Formats: sequence, C-alpha cells, structure tokens
Amino acid sequence: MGHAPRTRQGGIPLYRRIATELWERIQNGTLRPGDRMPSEPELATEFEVNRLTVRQAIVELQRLGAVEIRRGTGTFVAAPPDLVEIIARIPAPAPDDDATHAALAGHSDGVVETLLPTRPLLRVEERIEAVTEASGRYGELAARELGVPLADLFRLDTVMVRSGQAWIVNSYWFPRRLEGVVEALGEHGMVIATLRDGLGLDLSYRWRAFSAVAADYHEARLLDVPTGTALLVRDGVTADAAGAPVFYVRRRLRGDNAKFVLRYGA
Amino acid sequence: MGHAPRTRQGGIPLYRRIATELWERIQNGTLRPGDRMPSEPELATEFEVNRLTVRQAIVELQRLGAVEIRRGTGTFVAAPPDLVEIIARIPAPAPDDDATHAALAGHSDGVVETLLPTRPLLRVEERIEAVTEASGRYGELAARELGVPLADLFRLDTVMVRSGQAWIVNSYWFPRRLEGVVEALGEHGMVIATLRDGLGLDLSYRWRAFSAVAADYHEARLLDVPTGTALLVRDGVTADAAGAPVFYVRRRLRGDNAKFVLRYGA
DNA sequence: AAGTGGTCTAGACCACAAA
DNA sequence: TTGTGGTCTAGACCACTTG
Repeated sequence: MGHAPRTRQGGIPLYRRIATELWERIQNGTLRPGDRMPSEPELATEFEVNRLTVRQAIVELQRLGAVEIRRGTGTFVAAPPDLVEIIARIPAPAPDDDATHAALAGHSDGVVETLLPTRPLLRVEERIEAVTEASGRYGELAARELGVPLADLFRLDTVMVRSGQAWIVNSYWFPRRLEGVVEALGEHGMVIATLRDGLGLDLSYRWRAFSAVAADYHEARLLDVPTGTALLVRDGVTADAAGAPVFYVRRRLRGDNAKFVLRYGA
Repeated sequence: MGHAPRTRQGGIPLYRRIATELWERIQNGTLRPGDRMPSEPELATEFEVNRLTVRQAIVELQRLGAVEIRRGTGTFVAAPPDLVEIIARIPAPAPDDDATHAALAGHSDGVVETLLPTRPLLRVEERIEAVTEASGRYGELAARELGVPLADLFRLDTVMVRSGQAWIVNSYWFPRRLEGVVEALGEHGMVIATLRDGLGLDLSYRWRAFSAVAADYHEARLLDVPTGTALLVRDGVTADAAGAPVFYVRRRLRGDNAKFVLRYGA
C-alpha cells in the first residue's frame, strides 16, 4: 500500500521542489557546467524519496536545458551552447547581395563571413531526407501562398549538417516543374545554390517569419534531440526575378544552437 | 514483483508506441480538435498497460502541443493556436515610422493595423512584474552591449497582457539614469511609449535577434504554460537619436501564439 | 562485473471539477 | 458523489557504458 503522505509545503510537489533545488545549485555555481550530478539512487537517498520522483525532477531539468543525461554514464550539468549567429543587415539585400541573401536563407554556402560561431565553423552540407506529396497544414499554406493547387506541389525534406552534426531541418514546397532540383542537388550541394546556379533562377524574398515550436517525432529524430525540444522556426516565401512566388520553405533549428540577428543601419 | 516482460517491437518503448498511435489518430482526423480523449484508465485498458505508462504518453503529447490536459475534467485534442502575426516591412523603418517601429518592438500601442490576429485584437497592456539589480548571463551581455559597468544597470521585468491573457514576458536592462521610467509607466501604459512620450527619447534599433528557449520556472509561471514550453525570444539593443545604445531588451512569447513576419519590398 | 539511466507494474492517496 | 488527472512508493527488469 501507499505510505504516510509527506507534508507538502504550499502544495508544491516533491519532484518540483527537488528540481528547483538542483536548479539553484546550478544557477549559483554549486554545480558547474560539466560537473557530474549525483546518480539517481544517490539523490533518492539524499532527498529521502523514491528514485522515480528524483527522476521526474531530473527529466524536467533536462527539458530546461540545464542538464545533459548520458545513458549508462550519468547526468551532467549542461555546458553553454555552441551558439551560431546568423546575421543580416537591414535595409533589405538587393537580389545580388549574396552574403546577406545567404545569411537570411539560413545557410552558409561559401559566405561564412556572415556566420559568427563561438567555435570555428566547419563546412555545412545539405542532404535529402525525403521527397513526398504535398499535404497537411503547411502544404495547404504553401498552395495558398504560391497560388497553385495542392496537387501541383511536392515536398522536399532535407537536413543541413554542420561539423558533422544535424543542424537544420528544412522542408521545401516546390511546384512540380522544379522537380529537377532533386536530381541536380548533388552537384551544388545546397538547395538554394542549386536553384540559383543549376536552374538559373534569380531569387528574392517575399517574406520571412520567425516562430517557435516543440520538436515533433520527425524533427526530434532528424536533429537528434529529445521530443519536445524548443526549436526556432524560420519560414517564408521566395520569388523569382519577376516577383512571382516560387516556393515555400520552413526551416527548424535547435533554439539553443542558433540565433538570427538583424543589424540596422551601417 | 515485475511481470513477464512484453515483447517490444524494435526496442520502441510502450509509451512511445502509444503516443505515436494517438498522435496519428489526431493527425489523420480520427480524433479532432476539441474532442475529448479517452480517460487514462480507459486508455490503460485499451492498450493493456499500466495507467502510468499511458500517462507518460499523454504528457508527451501535451509537450508537443497536440493535446490539452484539464485536471479533473479530461484530456482534449488541442485546438489550432490563436496566432498573431507581428509584421514589419523591410527596408528598415525610419525612426519616425511609428507603425513599423511599434510592430518590430512587439507591442501594439495604437498601431493595431500592423497586427493581424485570427480573432479580433483586444487591448494590450504592460504591467510591471519586478525591478531588480542587473546580474547573471544577460545582465553581463547588457553591460557589454551598452558599454557600462554592470552596477550601473537595473533590470525591469514586465508582462504584456492581451485579451486578459499573459502574452509576452519582457526583461529590460536600463541605465540607472532612466529609473524614472518605472514611475512614469502608469501614464503611458507601455514601456516603449513611456520612453518616447514621457521621457522624450527618440529611439531606433541597433539590432534585433530571434532565438528559441524552453520556458524556465519564472517564465512558465508568468505565461501560465507548462515548464519547458517552447518560447520565441526576440532580444536586441535600442539606441537614441545619436546612435548611442540605451537599453537591452529580451522578450519571450509563446511560440505557438505569435509570429514575427518580415515583408520585403512594396 | 558493476553502475548508470530507461521502462514498466501494481497500488495508493490526493486535488480538482462537474453533476 | 463520482470521475478525472497529479503525485508518490516499492520493486523489478532492461539497455547501455565503463572498468
């Protein structure tokens, strides 16, 4: 049977009290980045609770990005993220301002000057993950934005890899007349470069937008993060030289990993 | 004792199999927004697992934003979010372009034309949450960006309320010479408006940036969301007419609630 | 082999909301 | 009062990593 219920001060659950206690040890430096936390059995003894209760606290700290759990090894205080700033200058880039253009597009592609990582940046590559029919909420958004029927679109999913690690998950909705981009990708390495150099398109932005989501199963698997991790989303519509919309793109990045910066003036 | 271990296909945990099964029922429309899910005991019977296992699945779906759990009542398929688009036009606003200025600042303040909610927008208000010493990671960032010692700064925390609901959590780092803004806030309602109209400052952007974080305990409480919810962050430095940096601000919004849009060209 | 985290069970008691 | 979700326990077995 259950046990004598412990008095809970202020109705705050035990696991939350343990989590905030550990959180404060991290905030005030009692536990430092890289430090190994006591094991779950040890914490259970220290706080005089069941191991499952202490585990609930630790998993919450993991979701907050405060600790990193390594199966079979232990739990460690998380290190500050390896932040990459993707910088754009405002006023808007002319269509031929490649550096700014690429920076806003969210890839480097030879313009590493606009990427300011805290560690040296290695090569970014983009690999195809899937080519599928357009459908669902974003497929319908794409059809609306591009002014074509849903059936005239296809979806291209890719993953950008930086320093060997999955960095950005991209989904493009293209009109079928651009299906050639899939074949041509190998030559130019990146989708935007392929459109520009391979297919000769002169691209410019219609709009770009920023939002945030919790990683779903698909995104979590591709980015190798826990389900529900906070992701930064940058979606938008790109047009050709005549101003006609060409494709809709939706990029998802680990929120603690990258930052889009808009600099104003000179 | 434990039971005969169930065969786990492909090593996928039971709770994950249940979660993805329910996820698909939601995606394919078997369960529709607003529908009530079967109760935890019912699901436990259906899937022939312990209630705690089914609960682990449901909580995961809650973190994905797929369901909404109402204590004492039941669990419901989440409705599409009440999205507000905050729109700015590029090239950059002149300092006197109030509408665009306010849109980028992330508040309405009489320029509701630039806010396009899916439902009618009610009044936005900003209330003071706390005034504290500057410290920590962002305090140090602010001191660096503003070029003043940490001790010369103070921090102002506010919450913007829209339609009666907490919408944006703001943290401002100001030089102490601007402490008057706290007293003057009541008259003008919003911090930026107070700086402009009350203190006569002519403000413009140095930079703005977008990132994403998981809601910590403080943010989760103020926004009334679960700990770890994905938040969109927009931080930046604002300068005076002479181009000298004045303050650093960091705004956090529910990621499923708002979207910053940059429109290019006319 | 030993220790770590990951999953699952059975059972209990609680807080909350609606009837 | 009934049923819902929220928390907690004791115990078990598992997968993984490191000596």
